[in-house]
Amino acid sequence: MYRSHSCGELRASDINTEITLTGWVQRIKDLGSLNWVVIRDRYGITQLVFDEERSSKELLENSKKLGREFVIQVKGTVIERESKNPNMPTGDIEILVSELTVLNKSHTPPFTIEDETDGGEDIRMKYRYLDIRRNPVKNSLIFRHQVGMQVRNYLSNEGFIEVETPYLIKSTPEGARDFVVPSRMNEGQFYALPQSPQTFKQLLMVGGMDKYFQIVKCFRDEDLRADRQPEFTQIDCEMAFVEQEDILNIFEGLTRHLISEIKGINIGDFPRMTYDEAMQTYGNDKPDIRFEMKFGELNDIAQHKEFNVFNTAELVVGIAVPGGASYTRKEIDKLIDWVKRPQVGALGMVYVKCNEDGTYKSSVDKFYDQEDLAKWAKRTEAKAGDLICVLSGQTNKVRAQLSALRMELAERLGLRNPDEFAPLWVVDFPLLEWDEETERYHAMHHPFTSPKPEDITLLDTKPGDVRANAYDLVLNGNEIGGGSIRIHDAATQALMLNHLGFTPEEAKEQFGFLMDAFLYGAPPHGGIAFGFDRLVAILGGQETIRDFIAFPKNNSGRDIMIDAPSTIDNEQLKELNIKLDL
RNA sequence: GGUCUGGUAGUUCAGUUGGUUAGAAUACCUGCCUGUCACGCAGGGGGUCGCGGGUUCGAGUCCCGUCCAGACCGCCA
Repeated sequence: MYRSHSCGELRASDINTEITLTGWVQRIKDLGSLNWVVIRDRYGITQLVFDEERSSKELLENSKKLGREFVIQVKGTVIERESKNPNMPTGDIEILVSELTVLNKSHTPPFTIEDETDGGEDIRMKYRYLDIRRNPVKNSLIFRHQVGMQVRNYLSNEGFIEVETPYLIKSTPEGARDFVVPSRMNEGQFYALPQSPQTFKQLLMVGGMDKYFQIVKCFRDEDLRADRQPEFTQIDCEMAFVEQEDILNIFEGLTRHLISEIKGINIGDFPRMTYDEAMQTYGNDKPDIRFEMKFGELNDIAQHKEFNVFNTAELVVGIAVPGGASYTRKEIDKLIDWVKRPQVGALGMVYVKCNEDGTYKSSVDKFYDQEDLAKWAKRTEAKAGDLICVLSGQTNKVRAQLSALRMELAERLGLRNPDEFAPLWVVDFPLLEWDEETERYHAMHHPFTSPKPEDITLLDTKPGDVRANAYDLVLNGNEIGGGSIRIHDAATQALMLNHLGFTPEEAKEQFGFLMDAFLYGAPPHGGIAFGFDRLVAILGGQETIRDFIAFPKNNSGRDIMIDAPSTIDNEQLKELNIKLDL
């Protein structure tokens, strides 16, 4: 037996007990004739003591040869400390060591294994196994485990069955780029790794597995972000014999369960908003509703004067910045520079200071009088002391720009409190989205999403106006889940694929298996998928998902620790019949 | 594909207008200390200033290229 206890559990009540501990050396404090060594494991830290009188001289000397992160085993007696440390759980006791074994030595680690480490992102990723020894990372992984357990508990109690679906599947041209795996036994052919188990879960519904879920890896070969990895985990769910309302209820329940179990916060019914309303009010399909700053559209009260910038704009829209009237000219200029950065792309910004005395001072006083500005203030719900920021231009662009400004200002004003949870359902997404590049409509969600029956006649006339039975769950400005009621008959699926530009032959080749299945009694069904990494990060109060993933990839999709991806040798290439053309 | 920021000791960073021998903190090593726990004190070692080229009497500093890292835009059905 390597150990009788963990490093986190011994207390005053254990005094005089003979114990065996194992752990990593956290700290050595050598006072000459007395030496303290603190060891650490997953459960905590415990102080060991070596001294000439109570232990042997030889033991003391050996303890001085230890180094940081040596793995050791000690036998000894739990004794009361002469000077206790109330800041640590095991601070009342220490171990008087009678036997010391070095299980393994360690090089000096490249960064300090402390909560506040001196190591930067890069070096920590290269030595991730050392990083995981640190409390913040270790606790994040434990936290992820706990969220996963709660998900499984809840769904299992609701009668859901976890079913695994294959990772080696077929590449499809829709959606994100596929990661591709060559097949040795099938010359010249490739598997794709799933972007999601979408078609398989639908086939499970046809198979009668009417409540399915899976905590599952998905793969997308697209550029990374702080909250986006090429391989990520979804809570993938599907139900048969359900309408949209059933799905929203079940998964609102799951989310409420998680926030209550994990955070101890009880949240009432989630508000709902249509996609159109979200775009109009927040310029964004995943609005953060922890704070107001709603959009006020000003076209009717700003396009009647000689200000051509506004008069020629498709949309003139503003938001009120709480307390912004006190910004100096310099600060406002910086804000204008911020919206003019290429990432945001506004051409300029008009502002109105709402003075405490009820008057207005704007950058367009030459064109608008106090009465005009008062109307703008009313529309944007600006109060005395606020600053109204107004952008104008093409509707989609302006909304995106003002939305970016809204989020940036909220961040600066500290309105994005990580301890507050504001969920929101966004419903009635458009079915199709015009793609400038390919000059055709793309499925906004995916090609299996069902149109709203009442909109189906618009498919031929105004495809962009067709609404889908699709919904997103938004939490604090992040899309944490999205789903839809699916098409479950072959004819509608064929019609849909036709509208997406597939010839009947292409449709059959790509999705024939699904439409065939629909011919054998496919039940009405729908589902949702949650981004598990992102959900865990938000519940943990973080923006970046990397610390909630044991071995994440860097910005360029590389694993710095194992140095992947890498080239493969010619033998492997030959076996796969692959020739590189670099 | 693009925009921006950064790369200097093991690590995190500072480094002025281009000018003497490139600094600090921390980590590491040595010594002292019997109640430390961010201990303290004294001393020590440690640098291809990412890489390549250019300008200059002189480059960590300026210019060009390149590589790497991070944030964002595009992209992510």
